[in-house]
Amino acid sequence: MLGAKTMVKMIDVAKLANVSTATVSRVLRNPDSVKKKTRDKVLESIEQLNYQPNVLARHFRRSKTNTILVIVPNIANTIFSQMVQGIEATASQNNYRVLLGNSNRNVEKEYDFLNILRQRQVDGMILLSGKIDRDTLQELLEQYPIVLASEYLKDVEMSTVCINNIKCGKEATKHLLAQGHRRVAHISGPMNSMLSVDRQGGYLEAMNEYGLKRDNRLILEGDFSFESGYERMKGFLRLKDRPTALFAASDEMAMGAIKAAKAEGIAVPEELAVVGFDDIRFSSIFEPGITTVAQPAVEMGNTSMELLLKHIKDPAFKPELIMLESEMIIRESCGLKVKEETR
Amino acid sequence: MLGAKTMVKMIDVAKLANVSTATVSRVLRNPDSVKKKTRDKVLESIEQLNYQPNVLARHFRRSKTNTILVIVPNIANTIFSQMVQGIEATASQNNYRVLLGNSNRNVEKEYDFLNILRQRQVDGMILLSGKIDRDTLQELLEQYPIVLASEYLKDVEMSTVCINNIKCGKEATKHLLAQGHRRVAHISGPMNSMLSVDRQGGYLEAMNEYGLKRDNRLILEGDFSFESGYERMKGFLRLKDRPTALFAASDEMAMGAIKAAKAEGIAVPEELAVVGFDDIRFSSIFEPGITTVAQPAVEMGNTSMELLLKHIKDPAFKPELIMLESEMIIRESCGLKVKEETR
DNA sequence: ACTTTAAATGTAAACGATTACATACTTGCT
DNA sequence: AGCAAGTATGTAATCGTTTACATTTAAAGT
Repeated sequence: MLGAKTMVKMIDVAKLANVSTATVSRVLRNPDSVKKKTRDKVLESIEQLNYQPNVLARHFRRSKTNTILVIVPNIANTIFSQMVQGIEATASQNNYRVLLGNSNRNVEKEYDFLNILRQRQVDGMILLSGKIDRDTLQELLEQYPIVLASEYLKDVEMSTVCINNIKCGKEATKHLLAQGHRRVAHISGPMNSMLSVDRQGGYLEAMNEYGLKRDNRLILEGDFSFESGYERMKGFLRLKDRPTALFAASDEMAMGAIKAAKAEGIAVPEELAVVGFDDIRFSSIFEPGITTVAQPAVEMGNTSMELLLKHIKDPAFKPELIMLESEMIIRESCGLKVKEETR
Repeated sequence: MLGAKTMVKMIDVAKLANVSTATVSRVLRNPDSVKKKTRDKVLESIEQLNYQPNVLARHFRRSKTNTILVIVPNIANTIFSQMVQGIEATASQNNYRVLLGNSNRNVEKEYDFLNILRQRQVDGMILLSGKIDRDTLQELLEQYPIVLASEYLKDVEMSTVCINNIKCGKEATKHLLAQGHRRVAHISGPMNSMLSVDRQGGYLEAMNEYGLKRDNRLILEGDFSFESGYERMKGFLRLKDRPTALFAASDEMAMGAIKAAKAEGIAVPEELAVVGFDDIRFSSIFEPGITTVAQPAVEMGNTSMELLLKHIKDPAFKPELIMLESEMIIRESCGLKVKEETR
């Protein structure tokens, strides 16, 4: 790698084409405002000199970077990486770039990333985590375009893209109840997240509709991970009157739970019916296939980026709540017979 | 979101602290060059005015962004998202940001992303894909800090972080041969990637050591996906003299192959022993657990970022090839008895 | 006390594009 | 031809830091 050969600047192009820098700039940013003949002359000079505009100068002058920040709890987690994929795709299409802020579920790191926004290094932000406190968020919302995706926050008026977690949790649970199960357990996500609260809320509503009161022995808190599913399930299996069905707030936890059950010789779905959440890539590969609530992760990413663009283009754009449709996918783990699936 | 309240600039801080902008700048970038008393005065003014430096002006002036670009074939793929996680972690530690370029295995998009580098919007680039042509790469290498990770290229002298794919492919295959298998099949990755060529090369070397000549009916090309593993295995199963063992160049393909075998009533590992590659998160969860060559994905990310930083800091830094150690993980799919694993 | 040397701070010129405003050039109309 | 209205181009200020160089202040040495 050699040092950079001295950069060709706009003025060089202008000189070669016998025009002013203003005209060159216009050819680049607003071609129609320049006469075809001049434009061609300029384009040719650009070509000839292999001119690359200095993006940093441009960003500085326009105080705009065509870049957005995504704060994600864990990029190595399928559901998040799919959302990021969706965000990146839509961003790219609209000539935007994505700066990645991976917090590893560390709130401090999330707060650090916010400075990228404050220093205007990006034009906006998509939050895939709901951990930032209300006041900070409120302050930022007044100044910068921000969209919350997947998560949901009470008492904060901001654009949000999510699914109806209450409804989904309810549907998942009712699916088990409808098959005659009455001792239905629930492994929730971390309760400091609204998303987990809502899924649990849905579970409780469903139980209630079937005349079943909340039984805290049947509810344990996990952290969405396989490991936590495994451990919590072991807890349930120690109960003398153990559950016959389980609604886990993530597919990873569902898989962990199933593994734990199997390890104790308990057959799934025959002795334990399980419904998960997310429909990650491996839910269909796992055996038994996980019956689950499919989150439209990529679409969620697309939609939140589109929404963010609206905020960026129009600072007066009013916050919107977009609820995407999700769908229950019936596989083997819940005990309902379905045709063999291979992919 | 309101319009930005007029920004506090360095000159405002300078005035309040009764110094020049130069001093303020020094306090920010090189605190030791300023007398403690002055420094404190400036810091207090910064605090008081809630001054945020204009990063865009800074980037422009210094032609440096403290941002790097990662071009990744598919961020939703576990192995890549883990590498990106490693890259991001090391970048963050060193006060660098990560711009994400997800190509979705589309070469055109990869070429597009290169312009981000050419326009100096980033200080360097990590390539997680080996599809860019030799000449383009050579031209870029002369001007910008670039590191290739996971992939490997012949005839291009550039810093690279990878594992020894030949050795690993050989080891995986020998593991099967050592158990007495002679009809060992191989599903390779796409052959336009050196990585796949090498893994296949290792397979061939191993076969050769056992006196087995290349048999093209036992070698099929996949694309690393579950689906391709499934389809290729179906191909092998149609052979009248079908293989008793398989080395798949990715765990996803191994899983696909196992599913295909199971679908035909063939027991794994009893009737078909399988070894995969990567050790993605689900390889231990899948049943049977996948015996595999573990790629140190996160570490690979860390290391490539460290290497890139060396290039950024010293443009004369000579390209280095770093080969990381990988490890075979024995689980059930290869037929060797091992103690139960649950996680 | 008076140089000499070093440390701390200030002055002002960059960095390279964008764009408001001024000017020059066309075109169409009478 | 002469003028108005519109179109195309040019001029030059501007964005907010950084930093080479100049100047001032402090410390050290005789």
